[in-house]
Order: sequence, then structure tokens, then C-alpha cells
Amino acid sequence: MTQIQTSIYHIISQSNGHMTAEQVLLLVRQTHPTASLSTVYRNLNLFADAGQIRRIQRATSADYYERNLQPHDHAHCVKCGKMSDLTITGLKDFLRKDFQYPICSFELVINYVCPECAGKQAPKDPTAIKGGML
Amino acid sequence: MTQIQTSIYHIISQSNGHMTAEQVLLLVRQTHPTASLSTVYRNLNLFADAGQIRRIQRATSADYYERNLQPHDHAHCVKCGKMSDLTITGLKDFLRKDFQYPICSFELVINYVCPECAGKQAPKDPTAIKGGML
DNA sequence: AATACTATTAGGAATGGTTCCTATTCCTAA
DNA sequence: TTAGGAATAGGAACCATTCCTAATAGTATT
Repeated sequence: MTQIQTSIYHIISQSNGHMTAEQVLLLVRQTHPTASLSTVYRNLNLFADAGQIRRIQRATSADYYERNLQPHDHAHCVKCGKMSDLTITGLKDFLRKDFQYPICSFELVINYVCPECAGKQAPKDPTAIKGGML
Repeated sequence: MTQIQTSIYHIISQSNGHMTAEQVLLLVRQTHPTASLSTVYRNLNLFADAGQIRRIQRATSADYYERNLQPHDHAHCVKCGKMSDLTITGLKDFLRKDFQYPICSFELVINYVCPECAGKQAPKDPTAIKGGML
């Protein structure tokens, strides 16, 4: 492990939430000011491929990298765009009942209005919600 | 509706599966040889925003557009990339048991190896599967 | 400590999918 | 038959990511 790799790994493993490569780079540069984005990407993907961290690929914004915790699902606030972790327990078993082939993995995103956004304003017309994610 | 719009709409609504903008363009050009990709995108997104077709945004490849407006889930073959529709019955109710906020919508993609790909070759090392989608 | 070899890096170019911009064309109604 | 607005073609711009390459750092061997 190089110094930069160690730094990147610690940044991800000490973070609570989802970090983009860009955000990781900012922190890496506190100790390695010349570090480049491609180095961050390369190493993040190395860790992800090795199963040490998790990469969350998103259609509508940059990928997120996060600590490898339990496999989990995501909730996406349709108002502020914030992503939160959650775990729907027993979901894989539930899916297996209906899906006859072996499941490699699955990705679930629940679109909702988070409590903060819900508190701020009256509930909105659900048809106004555009651009669902996958 | 312009001729091109009619053409695009019919191409999507007559297709069985999921089409990318590029694939739509190829068919549009059979009748409108000068049609451009931006026109296809613009109109596909207009239809999607109007709720007439469904846009499936993917992290790892081009977006797909499809005619099926019923809420449904998708299975994605990690070998050939083909997307198929499926419906996991009762999934929303299942999610509601664990998720305490009102659910606007959700997106589920199951990554698997489709029967055709599974038949061709020996089953593979599941750790070799990279690039999950969201 | 000099050498050689390998792995890693910085930096930027290239890529792919999508959106944006703008001048031109097409409709439509008066 | 002309004026206004909408839609188009074409390509530039955009963003996140990957790829390329020369330079550098690390390691092992002598």
C-alpha cells in the first residue's frame, strides 16, 4: 500500500456517508497536495473491486464510494436529492420467491420525501416528480 | 405532433423491449434520414416527462426508453446487458413494512445471468462480476 | 549506494452519454 | 405571403470516468 492508497482507504472507512471521488480528492490533498483525480478513481475502484469498499453507481450524478457495511438499499429524497442508507431486511429472500434465476445482486432505490423536506412545505403533487433514478 | 415525433412515439410504443436513443435514431432515419440524435433525445424526454413512455436511467450504460407504463421492475443480465421486465408482486407492500415514510416510487434492478448466457458457458465465479448498476 | 525493475503517480487527452446552443426550416394563422 | 412561434439539424459543451504516457517512487539485488 502506498501512502496515497492508505490515505484514500482511511478517508472512506472513517466516513459515515457516501463520498464522491471529488470529495475524497479534497481530503487526500490535505496530506498529498499534488494527488490527482485519476489516482483517486483508480484506487477507489481497486478497493471496490477487492470488496473493501462499496461503489454505488448512480445514473444522475457522480458515483459514490462508501464503507463496506451490510449490503443495503438506498432512499433518495426527490426534493433535495439526498441519499440515505437503509436495509430492507429479508428483501433478497423475498425476491428469490418470485425470481427463478440465481440473483447476482440487486439494487433498490426508494424515492420519497425526506422528513426535513416534508416538514418545510406542504406535500406536493406527486405527478410533479420528474426524473426518477435507477 | 410533428412527423418525427409521431415516428419516435410509434417506434417506442411498437417495440417490445427497451430501446436506447441511438437505437431509436436508427429506426427514425428509415423515414427521416436527416434526423439528429438531439432531436431524438429531446422528444423521448418530452414523452417521458409527459408520462407517455418510461425512461430508465442507468449508471453503466445509455438510458433506456420503454413503452410499458405499468410500474415494474427490471432484470439485467450481467453478461449480455439485456434488460427484461418483471414484476415482483407485493414488493411495495413488503417495502412499506420496513420503510416508515410514504414511498413515491422505487426502482429495482436484479442483476443476474440470463438463461441464454447461462446456457452458453459454465457458470462463472460470482466475484468476477463487476460493475453493478443502480 | 548504484543499478535495474516494477508499481504508482500526475496530468491531461479521450470517451460516452446527454444536454445545450443557434441558425435554419417548417407550420400555422391572419 | 408574411409574421410568429415551434421544431429541427448539427455540433459544441458538459460531466463523470477511463485511458494513456512520461515521470517518479519504491524495492530488491549486488
